[in-house]
Amino acid sequence: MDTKSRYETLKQQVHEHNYRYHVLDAPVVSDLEYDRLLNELKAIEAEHTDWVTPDSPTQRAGARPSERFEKVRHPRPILSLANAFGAEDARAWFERVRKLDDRVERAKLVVEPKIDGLSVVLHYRDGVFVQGATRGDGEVGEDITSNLRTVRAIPLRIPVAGLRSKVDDDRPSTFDLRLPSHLVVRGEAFIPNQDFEELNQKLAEAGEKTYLNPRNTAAGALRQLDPALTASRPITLLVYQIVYSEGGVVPTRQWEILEYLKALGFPVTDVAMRFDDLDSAIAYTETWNEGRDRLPYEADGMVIKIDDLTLAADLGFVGKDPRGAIAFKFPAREVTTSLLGIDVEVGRTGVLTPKAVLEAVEIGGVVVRNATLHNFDYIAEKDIRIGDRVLVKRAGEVIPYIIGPVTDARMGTEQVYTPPTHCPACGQPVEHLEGEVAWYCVNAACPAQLVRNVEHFVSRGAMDIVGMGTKIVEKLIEAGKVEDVADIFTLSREDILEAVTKKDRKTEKEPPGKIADNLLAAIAESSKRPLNRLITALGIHGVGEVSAADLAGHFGNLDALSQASVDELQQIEGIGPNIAAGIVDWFGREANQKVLKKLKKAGVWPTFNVQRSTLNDSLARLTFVVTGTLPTLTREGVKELIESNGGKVTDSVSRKTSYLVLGENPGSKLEKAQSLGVPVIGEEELKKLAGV
DNA sequence: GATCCTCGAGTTCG
DNA sequence: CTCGAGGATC
Repeated sequence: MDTKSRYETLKQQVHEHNYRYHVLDAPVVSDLEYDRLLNELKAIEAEHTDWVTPDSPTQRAGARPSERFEKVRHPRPILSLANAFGAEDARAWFERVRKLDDRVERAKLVVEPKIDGLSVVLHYRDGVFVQGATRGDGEVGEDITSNLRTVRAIPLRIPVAGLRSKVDDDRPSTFDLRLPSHLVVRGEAFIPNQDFEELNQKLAEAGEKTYLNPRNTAAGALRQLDPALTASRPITLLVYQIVYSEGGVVPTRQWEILEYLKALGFPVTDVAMRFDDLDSAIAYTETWNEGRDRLPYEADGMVIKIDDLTLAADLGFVGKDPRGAIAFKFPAREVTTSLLGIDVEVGRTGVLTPKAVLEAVEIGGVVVRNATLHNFDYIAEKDIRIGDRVLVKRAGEVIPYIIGPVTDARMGTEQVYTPPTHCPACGQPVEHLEGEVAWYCVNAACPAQLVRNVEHFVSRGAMDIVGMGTKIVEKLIEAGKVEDVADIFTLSREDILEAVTKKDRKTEKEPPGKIADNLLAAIAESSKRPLNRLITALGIHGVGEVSAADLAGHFGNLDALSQASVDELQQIEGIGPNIAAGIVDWFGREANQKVLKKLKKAGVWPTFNVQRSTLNDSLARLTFVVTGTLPTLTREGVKELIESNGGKVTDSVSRKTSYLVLGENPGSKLEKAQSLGVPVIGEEELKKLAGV
């Protein structure tokens, strides 16, 4: 790209980011990233002074105010807070302010949740709500009074009469206060998680586009022109600060402000706490970091404030941030990043799966570079384009996925993605079955499929050959030692040594000899696995752990299974026409017959199925679903416990589910169970039910 | 024929 | 955990 077009792009980008930051109050890039763009722009302008026009972002101090709403100048600046990432940062902050003023040493601290919503400023004159504004750039916001009027949590009139007594009841001596004739408070408007889920569910059922997250939804609903639409969104708010007051007396301690606001009839958080020292404040903050799922809204951290607001004000500012408080940030669980490209992987069944290549970003403590996109329809449906800013979330705190593109951040340079027409591994044309979403590489000799196939064969739920990971599988195939899964059982020590030591010997931690010996032992061990495991391992399309166990129980050996007809197979519960046909098709293929012959010859020909010993039937006819991490039992352990007592374990919550067994950090299953009225129990109760 | 349920398959990072 | 799709059920 030449300098001139780079310059034009930069100008456009900086304008966009200004708009997102100042007007929408929803930046999509970090301050650091923004500064980088602005500096690059300035550098180009320094070189080419003749290019600079009055519309360059460098020629204007702030962003253009929105044309849609009236501007409101705030009576006092609406401040942002400095961030602390972890306890060390928070202690460093405290140490700095303590050195500035030794009163800090004995100061009390108030900890409040930092809700991820939209900051709003509410004006009351003689107790009547007269104006509401967005935060904007902190100096000037937008008048969204008519939208805010529709938010039921906002008192339109402060009930002065009823309130006096309430104040007097709660704190007879502390509040000797008069309601200010002009009172300006600050709060956070947001949509509670559960309401957001319900809203999205309703929209999805109506076939409408769903929202990305509660924050964007709330911000969008408050910043649009039709108050009726705002009213239809479940927005609420919590108030936590007095920005300005005139003609009255208000408390000077944060803790009392919260009580005072509550007494005035404002909604106030009930998770705020006051502490005598920093360590207790940090400890409290950290309990909410772990328990953030218990909060009914999205919180991006907790705020630690010096209770004495006079002292806090005396401490002054660092840049724009007041020294008297700090935002203790939780690790982000949802972030925006750039979609750099889309890779395509080939699975063992030949299915092509698109994988998002992302600009590296930290989510929940780990750096994420990739995310699954499930299938090509998913990309089209969500209208995800290469170059988009995308919202990424780690589902259940583990697997990242893309919620959707941030369409507001589009520059017009994004590319619509076209799915491949040929397999990225072998170059053969891909096929698509009518009515199915998946695209397949149907080349039986596709090298990518062979690797995945062998990986599946040796994986934990299948033949469970420990020590045979992706790397070793790839090397064995590359060296020509493994051409199909049966070759595993005729590998010699020399074969393994040759394959393993072929390249990058230096990176091996263990001596190759030891790897080979361990592997041979693991292979010998695996050759005695029960029939159901072997059937799972074969990787027949549509046959997994459960069906394999049914088939093994029904036929008893592979000879009988390989001769079974479609009709015979369909007699088995859970096997319908499609899977039956898939099984017959699999055994009819010459390559597979060859594999079977080799397995039999190698003595890998089990005739027994695994029988779980049923201790008793205390859990008979009960179906369980497990979510989260249990205190003592592992996932396998729970399954074992339930099944050995006659119960059943499934993966998804439905009306047929008897109990949801709940652990730490549960996923979305909890919400589903609650909405279906499925009883939720813990590990202890499960054990009691089982009679253990 | 529609709906609900269960299963399979693919998924990230350290 | 997610989605798609096969199978069971009404």
